[in-house]
Amino acid sequence: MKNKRHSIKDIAAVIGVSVTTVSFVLNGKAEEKKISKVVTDKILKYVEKIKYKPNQTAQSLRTGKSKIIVFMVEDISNYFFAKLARIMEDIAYKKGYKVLFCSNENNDEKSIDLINLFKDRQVDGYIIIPSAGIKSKIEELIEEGFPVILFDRYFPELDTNYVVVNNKEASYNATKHLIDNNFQHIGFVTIDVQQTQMIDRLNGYKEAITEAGFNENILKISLQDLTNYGGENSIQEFLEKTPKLDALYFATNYLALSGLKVLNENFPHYINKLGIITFDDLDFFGIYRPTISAISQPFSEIAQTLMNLMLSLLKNDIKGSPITQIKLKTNLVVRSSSQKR
Amino acid sequence: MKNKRHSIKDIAAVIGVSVTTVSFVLNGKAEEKKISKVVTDKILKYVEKIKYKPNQTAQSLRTGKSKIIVFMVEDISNYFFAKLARIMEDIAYKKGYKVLFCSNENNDEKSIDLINLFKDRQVDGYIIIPSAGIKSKIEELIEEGFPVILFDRYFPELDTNYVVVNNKEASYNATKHLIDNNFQHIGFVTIDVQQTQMIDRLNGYKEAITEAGFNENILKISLQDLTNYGGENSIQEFLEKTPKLDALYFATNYLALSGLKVLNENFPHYINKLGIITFDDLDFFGIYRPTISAISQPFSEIAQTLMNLMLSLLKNDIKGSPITQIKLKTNLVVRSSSQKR
DNA sequence: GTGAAAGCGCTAACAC
DNA sequence: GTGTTAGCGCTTTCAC
Repeated sequence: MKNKRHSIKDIAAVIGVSVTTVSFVLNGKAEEKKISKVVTDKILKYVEKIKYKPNQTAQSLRTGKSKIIVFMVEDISNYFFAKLARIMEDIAYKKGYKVLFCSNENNDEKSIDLINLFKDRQVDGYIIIPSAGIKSKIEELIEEGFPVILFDRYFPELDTNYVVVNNKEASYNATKHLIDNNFQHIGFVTIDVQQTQMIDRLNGYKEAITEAGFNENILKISLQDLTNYGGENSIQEFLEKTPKLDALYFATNYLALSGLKVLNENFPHYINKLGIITFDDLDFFGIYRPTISAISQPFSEIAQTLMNLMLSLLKNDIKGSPITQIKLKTNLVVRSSSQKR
Repeated sequence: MKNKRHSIKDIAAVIGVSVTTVSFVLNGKAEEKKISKVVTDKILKYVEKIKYKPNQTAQSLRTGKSKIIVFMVEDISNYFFAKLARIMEDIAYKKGYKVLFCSNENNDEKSIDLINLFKDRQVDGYIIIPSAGIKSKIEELIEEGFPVILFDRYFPELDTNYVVVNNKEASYNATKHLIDNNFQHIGFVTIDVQQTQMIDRLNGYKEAITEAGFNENILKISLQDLTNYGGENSIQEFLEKTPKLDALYFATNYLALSGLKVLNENFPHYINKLGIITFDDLDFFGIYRPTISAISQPFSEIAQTLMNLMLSLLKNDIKGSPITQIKLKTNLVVRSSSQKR
């Protein structure tokens, strides 16, 4: 069973030609290099018969291309990222690329370590959710000529490829939706970070609130608190200190989950009165009672956009490619938690 | 900025020794090869200074080892698998390995395609959730000397390394738990497949039911129905046709989600009367009302066991390694849905 | 104690 | 039209 792998040399020997000829034929350069049809066919037929597969490692060493794309997110076990990963994987494999997934925990040091690691691995391209402090590392990658695409968030001062969603507009619309449904004291629960997507969500909220002439009620949960208690204690406190709230808008789905937990445990009477809406949809929100309204990010579209952009960067010479910055539309899924009371 | 990468040759030239010496030192063979302390130190210091990292591709080509481990699951966007992936990733990176995740959709053809692909990539080891028909492919891998670990399920007739949980025992205990809480007409909702883990879960249920002298009420959802409607229509029908049911036991968490959805939409009065329990815990189940009892698989332990086993297979010569078959304990998380009424 | 050199499998410039 | 050969960066045998 342990039939040794075929090499291009073996093939050449069997057919009675040189490795060059075989290589040319295999790389589709038969025409260009004017290899005779007879030889070409003979080689192709034999290759087919023995199911020859080139040794990728050797190809990589020789060409400097690894056919590997890195997909670096905060945490691959997060539903949103796992879902994207699944779709990107499929597209990549179809084009002969593999995707190496990794989690940076939104940590600069870990991000940089990982990127360094991948450079040794000759990774062809990078799709990255950048942590706050790796701007210069990203710049370095770009300067070195690697295809890089940021997503979910980006560095406004850095002219890079990125794919994001319309955070501000979506956030404005969600807030407006609550206002239109007669909610007046809308609390916004977010985390205390300077990431573009979170800033945009905050600004969308503020804009709608200001426009309506209402007051802002904002809870910014510290990262430390988020890590230790999932922010539950902060939310609890916020609810206690702001009893007039008649609606809550969560800036991410995990904040909404923490919020629901707190409401369940300590304010059970509140949960059906309060208007609730959240960024990032989950299947779960359609099953919960009340069903929870959410701003849904278009998984499939994001994944496809990222991958297609990466593949095109990889194909065309990177230096010639224009910077591409894409903002995709989210979708407001209205369920019962945000209905007029 | 584009400072070309250092090669072992450059180092040799700078230090004024041969590449052999450098290679020996870098591979920790200085002592063994009796390289002088002076030279060794000089090399190590320089290497440190320029932050030299060996070219992994070249190493792979030369040694035939890629430092890549494949982790093949049904669907990486599934919470359980994504969670495992996250933990395994960390362990692997610490040991200098990368993990290539991929989804086989529980499809034989896709599994085989992927395995073939990885063989060209010189992957070092395989951790696989096998789809039903790839027994011979797994055998082939093993015969060819690759470290292979199956998990979640296995082929009883095949003597391989595997890591699973105590499905039958856990299922028995969960059913017994319902019985002890005075539920008598317990429906078991599963899918119609011949996978060991599902068979064990079914048998655990059957054993507890028989022991109690009760009647079995089993719904086996066809794969087709699962794909098209998430099994919701089957569950609906099952509930309508078996009105005497006072409890439902779901064999997986996604079945439980479908079940909850059906209950919510069409039997809202039922949901607080019915005893509910499910295999595979989700955060969600702790937030739902009622909170849902579940059999929780030990993520962290599974991931660590898998990875440590793989690393030890990779270290020791595989032929010398004994077959390791591990059955881990699950944990019954009792919440309100299974309380005595 | 250290170095020369072969070779992993492939690509492609150059030679004929 | 096809072959010879250098070389990608590394490991390791053998020679001195």
